[in-house]
Amino acid sequence: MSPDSKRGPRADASRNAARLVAAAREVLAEAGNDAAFDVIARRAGVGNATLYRHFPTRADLLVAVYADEVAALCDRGTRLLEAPEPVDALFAWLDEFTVHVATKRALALAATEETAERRTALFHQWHAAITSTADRLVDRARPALRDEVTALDLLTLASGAAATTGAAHARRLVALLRTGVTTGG
Amino acid sequence: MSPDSKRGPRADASRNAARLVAAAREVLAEAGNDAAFDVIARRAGVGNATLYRHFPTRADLLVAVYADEVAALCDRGTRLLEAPEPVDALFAWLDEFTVHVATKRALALAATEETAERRTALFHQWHAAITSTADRLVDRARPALRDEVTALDLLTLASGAAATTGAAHARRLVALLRTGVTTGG
DNA sequence: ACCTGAACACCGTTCAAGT
DNA sequence: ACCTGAACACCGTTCAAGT
Repeated sequence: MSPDSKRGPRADASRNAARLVAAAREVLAEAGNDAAFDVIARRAGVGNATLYRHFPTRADLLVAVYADEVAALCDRGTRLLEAPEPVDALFAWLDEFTVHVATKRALALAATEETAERRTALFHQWHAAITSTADRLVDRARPALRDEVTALDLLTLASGAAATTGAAHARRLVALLRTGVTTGG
Repeated sequence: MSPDSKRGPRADASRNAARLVAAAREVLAEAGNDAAFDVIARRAGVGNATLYRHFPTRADLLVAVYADEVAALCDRGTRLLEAPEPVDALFAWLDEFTVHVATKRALALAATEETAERRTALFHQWHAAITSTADRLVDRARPALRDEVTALDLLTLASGAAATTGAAHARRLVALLRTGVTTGG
């Protein structure tokens, strides 16, 4: 075993990663979600190749930029597991999810664009957090849901609508889904 | 009035347009929906700027390439207006629409990407053909549909799912929508 | 082990010059 | 009126050289 093999990243490396994320957040807000990598790297004060190594794909960078927001969304889901009405809780969360996706349209599309091989650890982490939150909410609401409906179905319909149309219309569609997937009782 | 003002396009112009569409169809099939414009122009034997003038935006070119297929889809919708069961007819058409969108993912996304100003006559024609077909099918099925559901809602949910996930999953979701949006009777 | 920035390749877009 | 193809600009990606 070489002496360094179990150490974390070098100090400058992790500092650069943090700078890149901060710079990306700024630039994306200013110039839109398809801002050039060069601009972000320059803003962070690092070489462009450094950006590319830390975040090999655009989706990775977006995941990193929105990590806090995603964590908050998943926390909110966990708290909603304690809410009195399971179906209310599920759709309240789906509504928030829809708004989230609508403003991160680029990330949602990047997610479906990425060919399977190119998917990254960072990317998987993000995906797993969202799906596990949805799964738990759906499990709890299960008695009031139609049998065939899965958590993945709801996520796909909501994010598809959110990525395709505006936030307002997407939210309306999610509300419309609710009466569609719940059972009569 | 100048002598030419009411004539059609020059012979070489319309011949070039036809060649470009044919070349685009080939190249897109070979190299995927994001094939380079230069390649298509070279295949057609025309200058790249000629391609760009005939089809200012990528969506325009895709609309032209798939024009026949879209026409067939709308014809099918019109014929389904004669089918005995209005709801069956509507969802049979939505299913075909879903398959169509799933294989033309690039076009669906281009449609939502295009900023309003850049939308072209050709693009509008395409959009209008689809929505008017859906409208007529929904009108006929209206008595069996929940009041709040519009044709646009169904198109958005179906195309959102189709563009986001695979064709198979999207079709499942459309089938799932059916029991959601129809009334008990 | 990580960083740098220049170099490369690719592609959309425009434009002056042709017919 | 329409076409041509070269020129321009931009940007993702890679790589040899540094520390």
